Amino acid sequence: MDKRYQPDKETDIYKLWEKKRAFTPIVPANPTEAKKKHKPFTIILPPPNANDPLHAGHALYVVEDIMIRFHRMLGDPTLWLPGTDHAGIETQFVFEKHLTQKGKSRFDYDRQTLFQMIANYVNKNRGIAVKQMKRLGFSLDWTRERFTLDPAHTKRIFAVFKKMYQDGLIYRDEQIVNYCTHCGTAFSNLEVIHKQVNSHLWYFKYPLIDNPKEFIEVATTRPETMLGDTAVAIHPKDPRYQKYKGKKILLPIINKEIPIIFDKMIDPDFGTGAVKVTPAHSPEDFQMAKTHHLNIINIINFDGKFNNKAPKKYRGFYATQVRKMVIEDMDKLGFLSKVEDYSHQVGHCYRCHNPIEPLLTPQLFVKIKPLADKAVEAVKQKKTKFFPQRFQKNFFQWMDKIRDWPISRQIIWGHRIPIWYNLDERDDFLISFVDDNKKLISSYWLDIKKKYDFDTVKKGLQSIIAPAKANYYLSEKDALKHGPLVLQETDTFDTWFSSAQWPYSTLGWQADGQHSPDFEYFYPTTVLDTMWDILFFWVARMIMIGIYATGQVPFEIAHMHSRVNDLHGKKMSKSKGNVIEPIKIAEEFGADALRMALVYGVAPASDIALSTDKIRAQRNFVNKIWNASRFVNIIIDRFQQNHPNLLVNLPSSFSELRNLTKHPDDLEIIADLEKVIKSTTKNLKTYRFGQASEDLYQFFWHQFCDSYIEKTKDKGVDVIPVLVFVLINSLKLLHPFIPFVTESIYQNFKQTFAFKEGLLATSSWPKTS
RNA sequence: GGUUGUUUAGCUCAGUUGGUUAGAGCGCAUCGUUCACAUCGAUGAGGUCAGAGGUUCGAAUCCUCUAACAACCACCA
Repeated sequence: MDKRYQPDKETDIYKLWEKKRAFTPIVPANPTEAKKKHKPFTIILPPPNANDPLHAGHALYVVEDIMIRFHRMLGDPTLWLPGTDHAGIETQFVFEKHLTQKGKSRFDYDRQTLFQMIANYVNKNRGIAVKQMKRLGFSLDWTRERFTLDPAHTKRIFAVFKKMYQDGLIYRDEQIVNYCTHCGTAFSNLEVIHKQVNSHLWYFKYPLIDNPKEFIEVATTRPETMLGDTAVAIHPKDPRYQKYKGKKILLPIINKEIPIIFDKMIDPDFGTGAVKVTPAHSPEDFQMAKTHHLNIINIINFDGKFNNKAPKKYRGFYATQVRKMVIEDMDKLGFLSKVEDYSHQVGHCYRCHNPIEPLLTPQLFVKIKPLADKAVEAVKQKKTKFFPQRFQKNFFQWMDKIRDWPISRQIIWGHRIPIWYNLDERDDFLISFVDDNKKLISSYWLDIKKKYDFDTVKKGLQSIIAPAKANYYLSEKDALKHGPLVLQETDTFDTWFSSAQWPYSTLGWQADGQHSPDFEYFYPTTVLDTMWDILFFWVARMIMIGIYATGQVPFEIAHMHSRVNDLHGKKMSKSKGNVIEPIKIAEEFGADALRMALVYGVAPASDIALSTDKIRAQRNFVNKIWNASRFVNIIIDRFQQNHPNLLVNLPSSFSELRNLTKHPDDLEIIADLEKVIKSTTKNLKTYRFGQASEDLYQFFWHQFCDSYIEKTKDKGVDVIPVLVFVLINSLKLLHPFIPFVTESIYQNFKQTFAFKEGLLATSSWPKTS
């Protein structure tokens, strides 16, 4: 044995596990019956981005690996199913950056071509994450690896989409959505970050039609939207404005009559108590427009520029530019009465950090309330439990005020939504395509069809925006019944709509009920482990859709872990330069050291401060284990030199061992071992990995090495049975945490002892009695 | 505005159901390498457990309040 533990042997150990198929469970012939007798332990890996290397957060998969290895050793049928994520918008965003560097943009290509380009790019990088997960020792069953764009997965999410449609849970509607004009797509509320912004409150005077000398003052943070105002709103009980009931007002610049409306939504204490109403660019105003039947004028395009509904001089300018122009113009007209400093929350895109533009656009929604109700019920019935429990409260709170979920995204790297439109039915589809000269054409079908034939449009298609009222069909065949000119929706599903279905889809759920044996055996899965930041994005939605599709919760335990921070507890980021790359660490200190450092002394769901100091300390621990084993080896060698024909007998149980010795030192370490077996087993069952690792560290280093081994040094070879027994059992206890070094030592000892079990990874968990 | 979390040794953090002199790693000081490991061993310094009040025979741990910090949720112009 080497004097020091060499982590470079870790890859060979992993190959050994793979060769022996140590991580592939056997599914019995009758899974439904078999699982009643012995319940499998199942985790579906939260799929990492397929084309990105792992970051420190991913290294926390170690928590799942600990659970998996523990249950495998307990003898449970154990499955940890791996997969990778196409990571829709993230990946497209990165790819577009590459395009920009080449002086190109996504608008230079038709949809099909661009999709293929991204696919090629991802395929080139795929495998990095997989290789790295192996390097970190994760005992995933690679025979079951999945990808979120697998045709089988696509087929399943489409089937569920269709079922939802048939159940009336899917609708297309024109609503105010969070639109990022830079990313060119709509987002759900969760993808909007609210930032405190120091701005101003502008007070505008709108003159009354009856008496142009009389004004109503409105206060606004967004002056530019006044070009789309269609009313002024006041709280119905506001005494200051009672006299204006039924009156009309003049919208300056536009010079148009607009009504004064009264609505409870208005807070009389804000500004002047009178508020301008811009239905197309504010969710509240849109709401009011519906109740009061106001006009809705959309003045901002998807690219963020003002359109031809705005007066000529503002057209083609961005909101920030128009804001300046409007303020200046209102001031010149004498309608700007005052400006106050004002600090308020403004929604920003989580991706590119630009302000979100609330825009009126048709999107596809999921009616979420019926799904949420069932999910809440299931959690109340403890069918899914949260750990730590406090996250359950977060879950309930969010579910309580959940709103319908917009699931269409205006990006192309994802699952193209399976609905079709018929262009024979109407000509107000807004279509963008590249023509034969690679020129981008963007207009209504009404105009396009005069100059281009349908096939050219279809071939070069980039996007189609169907009016909210347009018919849509769930299959191309159905759409073709109404005429030959059929185009598929160009939007894709929100990545989370597909991820929400990951647990049952990866296990082979089938829409027709002919599920695979895997599904029958392993579903519902046991634990879902992830960081709390995607509790709503993912965990809640998996529960909702899982119950909807399969009638069962997707997992029994939602286990939340925390973020891996740097040594000062600060969030890692490339710009701060404090990023720790797990693979580099594994190469320098060994994967085991990194794994141990990630769980040692960490309380459930509390932030993790990771430092090279901490990793080094654990590397030393790994080396300590290695050297203790080396010592035991040396003692055994000595024994064998003197007794070449005698085999070392390894006691198989505590009682057998106790029959061999009555020495108080021996009895003490034996009792301590029993204690740590009990505590570790209990801690692992209750997800206290930090405590478990600390106890083991303490036991092995201080009780076993510092105390017991030191005492054995003046004794003869009689101590061998105790020494070996304690060592092997310690290796087993430590194996879920540090699988490489423990397996490596075990394989070394195999030459000395005739172990029944070929691999430590599939050996049995220590028993105390 | 609502919610949750954090506050323990110089640094980063443990401390499950309240129970003897409050723990670890790193760092620091002194000593020690023939005899598994200097990626080591021995010894030691260092904390009024954020503050105040309460419950209790007993509180870092339970309750109330206060302060600082952090995070999440939220269609207030």
